[in-house]
Amino acid sequence: MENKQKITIKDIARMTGLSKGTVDRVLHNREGVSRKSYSKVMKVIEELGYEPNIYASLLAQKKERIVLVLLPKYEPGEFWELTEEGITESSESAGNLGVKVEKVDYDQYDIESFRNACKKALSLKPSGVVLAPMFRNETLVFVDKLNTLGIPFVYIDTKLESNSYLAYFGMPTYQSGYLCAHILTDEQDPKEVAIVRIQRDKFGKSDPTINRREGFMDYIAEHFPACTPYNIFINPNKPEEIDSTLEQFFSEHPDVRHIAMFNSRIYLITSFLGKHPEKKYRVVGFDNLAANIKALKDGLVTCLIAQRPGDQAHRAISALTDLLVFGREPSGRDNFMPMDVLTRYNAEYY
Amino acid sequence: MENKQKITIKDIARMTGLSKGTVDRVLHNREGVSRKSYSKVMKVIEELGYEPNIYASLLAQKKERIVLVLLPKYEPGEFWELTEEGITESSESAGNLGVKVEKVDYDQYDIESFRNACKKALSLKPSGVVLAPMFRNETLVFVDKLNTLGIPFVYIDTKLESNSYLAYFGMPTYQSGYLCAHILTDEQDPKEVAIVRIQRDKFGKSDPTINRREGFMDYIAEHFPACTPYNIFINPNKPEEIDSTLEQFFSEHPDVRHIAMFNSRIYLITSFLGKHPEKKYRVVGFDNLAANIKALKDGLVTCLIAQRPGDQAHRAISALTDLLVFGREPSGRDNFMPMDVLTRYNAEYY
DNA sequence: TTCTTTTCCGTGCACGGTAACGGAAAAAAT
DNA sequence: ATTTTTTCCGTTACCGTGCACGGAAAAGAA
Repeated sequence: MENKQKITIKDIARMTGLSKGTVDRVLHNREGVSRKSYSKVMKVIEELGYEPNIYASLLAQKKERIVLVLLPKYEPGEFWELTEEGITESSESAGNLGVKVEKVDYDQYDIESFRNACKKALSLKPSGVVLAPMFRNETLVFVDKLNTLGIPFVYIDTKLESNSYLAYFGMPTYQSGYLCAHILTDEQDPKEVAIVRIQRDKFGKSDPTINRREGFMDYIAEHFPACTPYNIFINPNKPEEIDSTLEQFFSEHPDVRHIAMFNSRIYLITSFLGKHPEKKYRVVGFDNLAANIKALKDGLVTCLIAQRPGDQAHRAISALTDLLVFGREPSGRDNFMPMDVLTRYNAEYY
Repeated sequence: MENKQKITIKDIARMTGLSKGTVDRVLHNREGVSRKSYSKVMKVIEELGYEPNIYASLLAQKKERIVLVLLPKYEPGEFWELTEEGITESSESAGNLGVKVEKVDYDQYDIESFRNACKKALSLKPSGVVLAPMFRNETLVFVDKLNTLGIPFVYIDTKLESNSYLAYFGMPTYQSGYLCAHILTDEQDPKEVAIVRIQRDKFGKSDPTINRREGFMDYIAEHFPACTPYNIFINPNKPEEIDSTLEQFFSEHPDVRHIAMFNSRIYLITSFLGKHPEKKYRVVGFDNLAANIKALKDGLVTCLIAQRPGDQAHRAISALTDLLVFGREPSGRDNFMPMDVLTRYNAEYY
């Protein structure tokens, strides 16, 4: 199984009677090699199972490659901060392999800023790109350009159905909604459930919460056809209004005991929840933001479904460096990461 | 933040007026350097923030180090298979760093075989050891020997309270039992719960199920003081008896609806569960063995608490290679891995 | 002072691979 | 047959570190 001694270029040179220069040319498919020499070298390589020593290679090349990450700007404590943490972590290991990770951010509510970010990204001449697609059409334009430039890219969080991406790392969004409903109802039989939504979920944006809602609704329809789902809209920019909106809804619907929210901001309703401990609401939200974890531990939120954004970023970058440095294609294109179920008793270990 | 150009030994040599040989001696704390030269070099190193190029270093050293993993033998589908998968995976990345991973296994029910495994392990002259302690006393003897030899070691799965281990990667066992009870009862109010146990949980073995049981009992006592826990003992070697044992217990206790099991073998009771779908037992077990996952998907088991044995192994090996190759101490000694909550709707993504 | 020992340090090759340079051999053009 | 062009390939100088060898300088012994 194991070759006792790793075989080197010099060995191959000796065995074929050629020089290391020629062997190197064969290995890199460079021109200037006769058919005969080419096949002589290939034969030995296949028989002996040559594997290059990448460290020697890296050392000799001293080439710097750039992996470009295109991410939305965020406020501290927001979802994308978790992604960024993963990026920072993997920059180090990528750096060890001679790959530099550069970040370019944009305002996720401003198309123009996204366009600029794309332009800036291209100007850095990256060897690979990681991106979370927010604006559907603009993203398609951008990845098209990447394609013509031959730059591989990886989606995280959400993917578009263009067929040219190297890989995708994210949560199975429909399934996550389905799971959410399962956990929310815990196989009991609710007559009504409340879904809290953020107002501006609009325009041509690529948005995982849409699929989540679908999965959720399907579960409810399949298991509790008699159950009525209500939508409540809140405005994150006006926190003072949130409580009153919720108060009003729940005083009009006093029997609703189940609450779900499909974005990462379940923490927005904890103020309201804290005022009504006697109602024992069953509440399920998404993502392990610090504020959400706190709500979980305080017993205000029953459960969180989390998706390891850090891992997603990490694996996306790994996939690219693997390709760029080792020439290894990722083993699977669509990689769905686990959906972690967090309760107050296991949250601190995530 | 970033040094534009990485500084090299040659640079330091030039700047201090010394030769790279001397700089090298300083870097490795080798003898034969005068005070004056030593401090000159150190000064530059600290100011310029020199970081060695490990790949050049690895290339030059060409030294092979061995990380030895000591694991119980297992049948296909058992818990330790998951650990081994993680080991196989990380052998590759460790191999890239010039570290070879060797496995030595033993029969976890035979002390003598463990002793032999230890002997064999030492004979391989490892630079580091990973082990899951099963036999308490024998393990203490072994790690003592490792200590006197200056060989660092890492515990996985369980740890002993000796103070000399480099790191530990595992599940917080007590907490996992607590969580198990929480999920099993889902904050309702059971009058009775059944705990299924394996008979031979005996002799001086280090066993995570003991702590789990404790955590479980504490949760029950704290939340449902009126609840009665029953213990049922089954014998895994006589599968034909299991069903009848369970039948008998549950016919004597027809109101028991909650079942927990603290080892990885919840699949042993699926045959029984499958015969009584009308009872709608709530069943919580541990570990994502293939057989357990199947039971989950079949709706026989409500929930599994899983502990990523592969990750544990992976991180244990990483910790050792980091130390051996880069000289980096692990950031924390006791590393508790997340407890994953698996239901039928998220299990397939683990 | 002279000789020996110890301390300190520079030199140079090795590790495996890369890639530019230039020359020999083969093919094409004259 | 000679010249020009093209194809092919060997040589060589690195990349950043490690380490053995041997020599110079300093310290100690005579």
